Amino acid sequence: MPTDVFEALADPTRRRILDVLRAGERPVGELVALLGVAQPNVSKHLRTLDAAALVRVRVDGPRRHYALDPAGMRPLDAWLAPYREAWADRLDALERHLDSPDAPSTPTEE
Amino acid sequence: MPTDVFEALADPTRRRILDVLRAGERPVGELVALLGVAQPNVSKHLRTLDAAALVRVRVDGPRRHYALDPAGMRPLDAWLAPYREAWADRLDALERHLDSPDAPSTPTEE
DNA sequence: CAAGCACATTCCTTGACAGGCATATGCCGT
DNA sequence: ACGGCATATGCCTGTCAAGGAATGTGCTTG
Repeated sequence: MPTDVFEALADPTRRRILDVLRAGERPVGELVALLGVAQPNVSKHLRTLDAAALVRVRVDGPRRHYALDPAGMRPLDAWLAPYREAWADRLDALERHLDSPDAPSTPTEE
Repeated sequence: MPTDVFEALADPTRRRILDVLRAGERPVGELVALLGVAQPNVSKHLRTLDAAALVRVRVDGPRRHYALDPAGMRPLDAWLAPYREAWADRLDALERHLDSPDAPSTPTEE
């Protein structure tokens, strides 16, 4: 049952889990402590994230270390790409003809 | 009630609406026809998208033309940015390993 | 002012999901 | 094999969101 990435990211707790995992892999117990969420719930969220291919597991004895699988967000990024162009066009329509193939990392701040 | 962008994008119908709007602004009636969704539901989805600042309205007599507001996706893009870096690094490393005869670590589980 | 069009809002029902809780499963040391 | 730790799973409940149907609101034209 491969869960949709958008659906997986819709939940704030799951996004927090991913944000924590950005710093490196963690066993479930640490996530429970860091997030202040009950262990069964953390496990369930991890299951959803795994179904969306956003995390992967490394079994180490009785512990299970969960790590980020950033590649799982590529569908999201792919969907987002056309819109990113759209807003880039809006913001710098003046330099639309420039050769720069990629957008600057810090676009106009408002 | 400013709706969260992630929550707004979680619904497939709303993503379809946005995809249609990518081609240019549309009155509600056209969206109804193009999507095959009942008019009240389209209006409700548009309300949600508006609450998330993903669309904007141009009132023209009795019609209401909805247009994409791509800037509304910048929070999403900003949240995604760190992960994008992460997967770029990882895929790069993975590609290097793909040509190597031995695999030190096989992250993809079964 | 009445009627009609375009759209929004409300009510209702149904289904999905998160959280809390209890319990099952797997691994380890003794 | 037993007990204990780490994690997963199942059940229950409250909540919330989506879809359908009916109705309300605003603008327009006659």
